[in-house]
Amino acid sequence: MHTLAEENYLKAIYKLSLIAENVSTNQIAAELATKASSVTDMLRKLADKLLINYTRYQGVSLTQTGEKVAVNIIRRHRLWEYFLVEKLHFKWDEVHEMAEEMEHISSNELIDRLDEFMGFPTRDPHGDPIPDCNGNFKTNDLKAISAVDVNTCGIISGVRDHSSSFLQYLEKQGLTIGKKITIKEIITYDNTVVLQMNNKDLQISRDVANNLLIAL
Amino acid sequence: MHTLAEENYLKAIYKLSLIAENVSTNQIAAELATKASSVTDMLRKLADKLLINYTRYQGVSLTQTGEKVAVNIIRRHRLWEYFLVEKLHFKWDEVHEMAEEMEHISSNELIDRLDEFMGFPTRDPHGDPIPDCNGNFKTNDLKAISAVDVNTCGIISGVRDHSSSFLQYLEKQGLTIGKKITIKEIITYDNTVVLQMNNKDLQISRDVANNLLIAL
DNA sequence: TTATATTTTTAGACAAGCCTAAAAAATTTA
DNA sequence: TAAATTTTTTAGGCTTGTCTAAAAATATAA
Repeated sequence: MHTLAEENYLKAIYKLSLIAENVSTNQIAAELATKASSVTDMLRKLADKLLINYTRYQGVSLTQTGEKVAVNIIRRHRLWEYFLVEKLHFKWDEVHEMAEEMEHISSNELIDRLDEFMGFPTRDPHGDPIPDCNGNFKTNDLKAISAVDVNTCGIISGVRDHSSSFLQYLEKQGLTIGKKITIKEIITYDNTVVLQMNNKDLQISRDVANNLLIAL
Repeated sequence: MHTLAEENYLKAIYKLSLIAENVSTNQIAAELATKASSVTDMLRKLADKLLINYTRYQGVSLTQTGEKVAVNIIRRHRLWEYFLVEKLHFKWDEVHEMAEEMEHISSNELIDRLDEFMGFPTRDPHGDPIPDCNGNFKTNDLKAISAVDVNTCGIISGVRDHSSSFLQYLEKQGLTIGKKITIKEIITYDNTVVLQMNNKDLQISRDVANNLLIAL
C-alpha cells in the first residue's frame, strides 16, 4: 500500500497536527530525526499521492485520505501494544519499539481479527484511545496534573511522554493508569506537586505533572 | 539486525539447501523472482558479512551463522502462522503472506513470549516443524503419497506446495493434517492415486500425490 | 577437443530515501 | 522598511537493492 517511510511521515504529520493545524518542515524533521531537505523530498511525494495538502514554504496538512491512513496506522500501533501487554505480559514501558515495527504489517483483516480476539479494547496500555475499524475513537478529555486546581481529584488516565524512562518512573511510584489521586498542594518555589494516593502523600516534579494526565 | 532483503535471501538459500547442498545463483533468482545479476550483488554482501560461503561461479552454502539466522526467520514465520490460525482463526491457506511480513519483526523476546503464549507448538498449520528458541526442531520424516506402495496407510502430516490454491483444494477434499488415509491403487495410465479415507474412496492426481506428505 | 549453449558475473543505470551545501523565501529585528 | 536571521527548498551526491546488456566462465555437444 504505502512504503514504510511514507507511513512514518503520515504518522508524524498526524501527531504534529494535533498541536497546530499546519505543520512545518522543520517540525517533521525533528519528529523523525531527519533533515529538512529529506522532508521536503517526501512532502512532494506525499502531495503527488494526494495524502497531504502542500504548498512550498507554507507547511502541510493531511488530506482526508491521508488522515484515514494515519489513523489506521495508529489503530494498528495501539492494538499491537495492547496485545503485547495483555496477552504477552510485557510491561507498558517495553512495547513501543516493537509496536513501531508491527504497525506496518499491512493486512487490515489481520488487525480486525486481532481487535476481535482481544475483545475490542478502547484504550491502549498508556491510556490512549484505540480507533475502531472505521477510524472512530473518543477524543481524550484529559488534563495534565499541572493544569488542575488544588483539591481536584481524578483518575490517572494517560501520559504525554511515552519514553520508557518516564513510564518506569511512574510504575515505580505506583502512578499507573486507573489510580485515583487528589492534588493536595503546589509548592510555589519550584512547582512541585503534592498528591494524595491511597491515603499517602507523594511529591512529583513540575515536569512529571506536565506529562501525567487525569480524567476528572 | 539484517535488512529485509538479506533475510529473504538467507531464507531462500536455506530452503534451496534442503534440496541440494550447493545452491546456484539462478536457483536463488527463481526462488525470489529476481534477476541473476541482482543475486550476485547480494551474494557478495552476504559473504562479506560471513553469512554464506561463496566463491565466484561455484554456488553458495550458508555458514553456521547464516543458518542460525535463517532458522530463526523460519521459527518466526511458523509461529506467526500458528498464531494466525489458532488464535485469530484464519484458514491455513490465508496465512502465508501475512506471516511473510510478520517474520521480519525483529524482537526475539517477542517471539519467545509468543511461543510461550501458544504453549510451545511444534508444528505450524501446514505440518512443518517449528524450531524452538535454540533453533532445534524435529526433521520431518514424511513421504509424498506418490512415493509409497499400494496398501500403505498413514496420517496426512504435511505439504510440499504451500500455495493457497493447493491448500484450498485439499481443504475441499477433506485432505487436512491429521487425517488417516490408505493408498489403495495407482492407476497406471496417468498415475492417478486412489485413496481411502473414512471408508470412502477418493482419487487424486499425480501432482497432488507428489505434494501431499504422510507419516507412516 | 573444439564449438555451442548455459550460467554467472561485471558494467552501468535507475528509484527510493537519505545526506550536505548553497540558494531562495519568509520572518524577525533594528 | 531594510538588514539580519531563520526556515525551506534546490542541487547534487550517496547507499541499497534492483534492472538490462554485455562479457567471462563453465558446462554440454559434436
